[in-house]
This record gives sequence, structure tokens and C-alpha cells, in this order.
Amino acid sequence: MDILMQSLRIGINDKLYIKDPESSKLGKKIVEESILLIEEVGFESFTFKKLGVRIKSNESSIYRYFENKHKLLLYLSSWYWGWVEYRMVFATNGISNPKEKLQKAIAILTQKVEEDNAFTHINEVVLHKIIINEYSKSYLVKEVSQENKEGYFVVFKRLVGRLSQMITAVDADYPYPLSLASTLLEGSLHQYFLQEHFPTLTNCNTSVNPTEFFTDMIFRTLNLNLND
Amino acid sequence: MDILMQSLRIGINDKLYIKDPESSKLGKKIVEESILLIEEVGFESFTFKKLGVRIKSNESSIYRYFENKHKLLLYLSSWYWGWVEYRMVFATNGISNPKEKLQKAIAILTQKVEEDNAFTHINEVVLHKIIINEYSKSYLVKEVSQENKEGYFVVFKRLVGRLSQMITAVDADYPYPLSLASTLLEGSLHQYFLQEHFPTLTNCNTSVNPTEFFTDMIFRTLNLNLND
DNA sequence: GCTAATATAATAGTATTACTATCGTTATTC
DNA sequence: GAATAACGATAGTAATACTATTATATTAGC
Repeated sequence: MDILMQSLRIGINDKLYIKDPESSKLGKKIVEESILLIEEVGFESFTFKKLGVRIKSNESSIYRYFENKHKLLLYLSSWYWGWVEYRMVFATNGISNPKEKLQKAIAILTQKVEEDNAFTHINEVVLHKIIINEYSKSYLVKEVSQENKEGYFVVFKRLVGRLSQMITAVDADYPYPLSLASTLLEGSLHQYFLQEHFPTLTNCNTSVNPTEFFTDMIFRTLNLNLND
Repeated sequence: MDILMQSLRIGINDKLYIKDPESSKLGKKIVEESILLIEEVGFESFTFKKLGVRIKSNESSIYRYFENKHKLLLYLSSWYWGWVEYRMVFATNGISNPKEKLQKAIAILTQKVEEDNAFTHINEVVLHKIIINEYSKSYLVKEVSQENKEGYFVVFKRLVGRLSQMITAVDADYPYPLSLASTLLEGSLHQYFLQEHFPTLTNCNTSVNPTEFFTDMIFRTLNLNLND
């Protein structure tokens, strides 16, 4: 990413934190290291106490930024989807041909994540792994409807909406653009998971990637031809 | 289901329990009521202590059947997928036309679940809800590879394999049968979830169901026509 | 119907988690 | 240089996720 973007910020619902972690050194450290620690030990075993030890700070200080680890996960997820949305909009912006535009969007949304130096304290590659393994846990909770009302999932919802519109732009008569869009986003994470842990349940591997599978699936579903 | 099936049992990996819950009244009660309690309070808030109170039995007695609630969830999931597999095999058994066979399989796998009186102590409708909300949590854990080696997911894997074969039977040249099969199973649960909690992210509702969406998607992907 | 074996209930206890509260110390700002 | 905000240290609580032990039922075999 360009040096021009150095001061870019991803907008996140301010109910997800008590004190904005972007506003201090400690806050950034909490975000940065929580990503690494969650990836290392898994979300279930992750605690603020352990994170405190790791960043040589106090448990109670972390609680001043985030109410609990669930909110932290929602924060990280919002950041991730905001970042993906930004890259998708940026990459598809100049494309006028709807088919090309959709193809580019699918690529961005299903690609393996590479490092992005525009955001120095966040390791996007590791964050992608967390999203693959933990994102579902942020919404598969009893409180989901209330949290949805609070706007904790707006970024993700906007992204599905955008993709859905691109599908409709290509084929206005296709009856399930939203379901296809949500299936792509969720399914892409799932295929990455399977590739790592259940290779017998997927055709994705070192030579075939989720982008190829989903591009093929969506293009066939919309009766488009890749090569014209 | 038929009265003939009254004594049917779903085969489950015996490492998932300490004492077979099918072998006693208390064991069956544990399974029966755990389904209802998990659905009521969600998996995170569910504890063996609460279950003990509910079934007027002791926490420690439940621990004699299941090591912990994670194993219980794996047990319930295996039961569910075994039950689905059984119904799928049963329903598609006599069909020789591969296209018809696939269509029937998709229907069974994506349908809304109705009560099945063959298994008196298990409420399949509620169990389906649990699978929608909690199944991911059974495999999105750090120990997944080890648990996979122990065979905790064989039933689900066999089901994906069967569906994949049916896809290949219809189109031997389709390059992603496994990914399409796993996307269908996972995606179907996801669409049900969205329908309930994020209606703006799906086209499934009271008049359109996941079966229609997925049948359409898979048939288009495989270049099949529904009506011939 | 009695005995032995097994299953279950009751109770107690431990380490860890997920916090909350308080207070002293260190930075920052005005 | 004083005021204010941020942070660290410590303590404490209720709940969780168990394990262990012992007492009491239940059942099975004879």
C-alpha cells in the first residue's frame, strides 16, 4: 500500500471499546499483541491476564480499553472487514464493466491476505487467520440480535450489500444476490479453514485456491463466461 | 419415520463419551435435556451444573458420561450428522438417475428439520437449531487436528464425501466437487442463521428457502436443467 | 430375598476465569 | 508547577470447570 495512506483509519463503532485503542501507545499495543496471542493460543484460552503479562502491562489497564474479550473480537473483526471493504472499493473503483468489477471484487474477497504496511501495528496476515478461526464466534452468540441492533456488524453487512449489488449489476434477474454474497464471504473463510485442517473436504490446495473455486462457481451461477 | 426404525441407533465414536449415554435412563436424560438447555441459554452459558439442576441430578454424575461440554457438543453433532446421513442414504437409495439423486440429496441436506419419532429422547428440531448456532464451535478450536485424528468428525466427513460423489456422478469433469459439497453443508446452516438474525444478508425468508437457493446454485454450477 | 456389584447423589475442595474496586504512582497538559 | 488523566499494583468476588471421596440407591445374579 501507498505511503499516502499512512494516516488512514478504519472506522469502527465506538461502542465496541471503552477507550479508543488508537488513541494511545498502550491501546495500539493491546490490539497488536492481542492478535498475535489469540492466534497462538486460540480465542477460548485467550485472557486479558495473559495478554497483560505479554505486553508487560496490567490486566486492569486492558479492561479500561475493552469491556471483555468478546468486544475485543468484535473490534478486531470490524477492523478486518473495514480493511477488506476499503481494498475492495479501491480496487474496483475505476472499473466500469460490471463483469470485470465483480471478478475483481471476488478476487479481493477470497484472496490470501498479504501484509499491508499502511497500518503498522496490525499484522493483517495473522488477523486473517484469526478471522478464519474465530470470526463465527463473534456472532454465534445468544446476544446477537441485540448486538446487531447496536450496530456491531455494520461493516460486514455493508460489504455483503456491496457485493450483492455487483452481482445484480451483472444479472438483474438473478434471484438470490444476497445469499450468494454471504455464501461467498463465509464460504471463503471456511475453505481456508478446511484447506488447513480438513484437506479431504476441499479441492483447494497449493495449486488451486478459493478464488478460483468461487470465481468459477459464481460465474457459472450467473451464466457468465470468464473469457470474453 | 417408520415404526420399524424404533430400535435404530446412530453410530458414534466411543471416545466422545466416558459412559455410553444410550446405556441408561440418566444418560438419555442428559442428552435429551442438554439439547434443550443449550438451545435455551447458548453453548457459552451452558454448564453441567445447570444441567444437573434441570434434570434433578448431580453435576458429578454428568461428568461420568461426558468429559466436558465440548465433548458433549461433539457427541450431539455426530448424532445429528449421522441422522442426516441416514436419511439422505435412505431417501436417495432407489434413485438411479444421478441428477434426480443429487437433487434429492440437496433437498434432504438443506431442508428445515421436522420431528422424527424414531428417536424418542432426541428432539431433532431443537437439535437442528443447536447445529446452526453451535456446530462451528466444535471444530473451530486449537485442538482440531488432534481431534480429527481421533476420528471425532468421521460422520461429517463421510457425508461430504457422499455428496461430492453424487456431484461427480452428474458431472465427472467438474473440478471442485468437494469444495462445492462442503460449501453446501456449511452454507445451509449459515443461511438458516442469517434468515433468523440477519435477514438483510440473505434472500431466504418465509417464501424462499435455502433448498431453493442451493438447488439453483448447484444446478447452475453444474450446468444442469431442473426441468428435464 | 439376599448379596454383591454398580450407578448415582451429596459434599467438599481446587485452580482458573472474568471481572470490579481502590489507591498510589507516573505521565501529560495547561 | 499544579491539575488531570493514564497506568500499575493489589485485593477481592462469584462463577466455572473440574476432581475426589464417601454415602446411598438401584440392579443383577444366585
